[in-house]
Amino acid sequence: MIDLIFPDGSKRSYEAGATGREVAASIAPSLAKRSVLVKLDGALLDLDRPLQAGGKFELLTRDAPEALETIRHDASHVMAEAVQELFPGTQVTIGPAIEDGFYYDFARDEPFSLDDLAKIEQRMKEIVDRDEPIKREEWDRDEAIAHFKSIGEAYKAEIIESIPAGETVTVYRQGNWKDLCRGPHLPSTKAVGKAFKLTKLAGAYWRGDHRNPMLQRIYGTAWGSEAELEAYLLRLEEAERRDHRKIGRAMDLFHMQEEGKGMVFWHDKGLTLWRVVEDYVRRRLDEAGYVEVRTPQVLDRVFWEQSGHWEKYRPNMFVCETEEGEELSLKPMNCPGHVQIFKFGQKSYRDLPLRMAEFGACHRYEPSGALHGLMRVRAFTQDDAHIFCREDQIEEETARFIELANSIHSDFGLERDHIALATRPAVRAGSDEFWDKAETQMLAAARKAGVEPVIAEGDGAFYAPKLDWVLKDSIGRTWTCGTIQLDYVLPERLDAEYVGEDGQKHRPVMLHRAICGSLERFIGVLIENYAGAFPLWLSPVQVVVATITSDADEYALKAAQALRARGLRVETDLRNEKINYKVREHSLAKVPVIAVVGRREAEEVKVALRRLGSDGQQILELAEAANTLASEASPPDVARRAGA
RNA sequence: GCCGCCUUAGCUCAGCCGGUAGAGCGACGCAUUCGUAAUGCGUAGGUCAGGUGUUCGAGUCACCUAGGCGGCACCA
Repeated sequence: MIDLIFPDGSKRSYEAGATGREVAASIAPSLAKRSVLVKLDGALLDLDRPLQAGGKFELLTRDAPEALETIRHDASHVMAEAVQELFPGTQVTIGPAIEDGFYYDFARDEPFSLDDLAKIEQRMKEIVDRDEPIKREEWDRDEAIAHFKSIGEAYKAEIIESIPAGETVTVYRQGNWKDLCRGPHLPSTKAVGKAFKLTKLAGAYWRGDHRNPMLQRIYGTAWGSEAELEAYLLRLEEAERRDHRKIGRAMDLFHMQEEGKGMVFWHDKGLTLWRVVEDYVRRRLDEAGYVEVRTPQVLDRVFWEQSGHWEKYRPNMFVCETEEGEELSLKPMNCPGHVQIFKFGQKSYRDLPLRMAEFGACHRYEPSGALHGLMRVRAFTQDDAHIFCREDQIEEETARFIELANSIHSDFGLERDHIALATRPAVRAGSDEFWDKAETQMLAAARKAGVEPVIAEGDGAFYAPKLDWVLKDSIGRTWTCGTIQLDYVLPERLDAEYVGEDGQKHRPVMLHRAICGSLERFIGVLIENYAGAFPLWLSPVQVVVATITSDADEYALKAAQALRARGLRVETDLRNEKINYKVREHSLAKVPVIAVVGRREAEEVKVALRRLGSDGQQILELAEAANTLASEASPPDVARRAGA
């Protein structure tokens, strides 16, 4: 007998081997009908899986949040069944549930077309209507290999071959179709429902390795209900509307062109935004005790050889040769340059921690397929800094940095989702003892700053573990911006030393850190976060002074000048157009404040302010408006200083 | 880099089975001087990404190249 503890706390005994469906039926036949999965001690099981042990027991209907992942996983199976029915000879590989949906990778010589997706979707709906029971079977591993080979499923056979010999494997069967799968699954294809949609076609390497053949991946999204599907599709549209490439063009912030792939032409308005961001970060660094430096764009390969980057990243560096036979590289990173400054002259323990910052322009030859608007470029500017410190200062410095980064992100209106601790990667420099120590130090530092990081196994840099900030934007998407990496390797390789209290030479530790990451990317994130409607302090154009009739032209110029004198970014619109037209145009251009002036305002030395997103107006004396707006437009740190 | 798709006026996009290029917005000109999300009329603007081929004839079909987009791989 086994004891099942129900969510209400009651306990009942059943024969070992009873299934979830039988348990449900013992309570109410309708429950057996509605249930699709069993949750036993937190693990999901098939409804018809015989229960061998007791525990905390729950029956899940398909509306349960926990069932969604299974719905998606089943949708991928239904898709695979549909594909193999429609396109005989196509091999299946793997098809998991992912965030918001699922995919399945197929091997087929002929490419799928967008038209095929509609056909597959149609067939999937038919399979759901067929209400095919989904049955779990246990197979002998070797028999499974032989079987899948015999039906031409080479990839499946290969997957099973990677399972240790002697183990049983599970196969799920629905109708005439079957797939090797760990499960669990819903009891029938009908339970998948029809709130799904195939969304895109893509290539994907077998087993995620670029040396393997490329498979065809079909992505889909699946939800518990039509309404959720609709809501999801709406979210996609919203994200598209915010695309920084579209907004960048519409707001005349920047452009890119084929002669400079992955490079940004910043237009004046975009550069204004850039300067606001850079100036703000610079003030925060000054305040936090950093010094700012600037190092050469092009350096001899010797530095990159010493740092180890030449060996690992040479194909991704922009290298040039001189007439005299030198081999130079555009800097892909700032670290070696900063170490040269550190090494210039003699450093003492009294100089530590030395926080050396640079808005460093770097170039990396990124693969063409990786480029993506401002988010992934070949020429970018890091808000980089290296903190040279003693080992006993690591925790304190890391904790201080965590606070600084948090404060800066929040000033930009970005919420923190979590901080990840990226641990040792498979290919790495340094001994296990070193990694044990470094990972422990990073974790301790994070905790000291009151942060419990989420462990990202194997995501560290080759020389160091790191903490990465994962931020959430206004529509819930996450972005990784900001990092701190603990490095014992580079100081050694580039021979950085300081004189300790004991008069001996010692190696400093380097903390590589960035808060925005690349300014290009960070600005891209800001554009998408605000959909171009920036808060006043960030807005490239803060105020447009718009006239109603040409009688107010002279006054409008004077008013604009008065606002500019207070540091505001002001444009004037004296065009011979109706005020309606001007209001519409500047509203669409996301200008935060429109100052309307007509004959009346000109006579009374006032302005009528209209703020983006509200249709009211506020009539103020010009001097008062200048005061109010100037104070509202203060960057957050400046405002805090003024308030203190 | 790999797989797939896309590329028509400054922008957004039509253009059927191959028959010789179209709209809206914008720009420019003229009229209009107007009180908070589009004033009217007019004008100009295109080697249909580039190349090769098929064809009596190519924006439309085929192939190649480039760029873009969506993924994959990569991301110090």
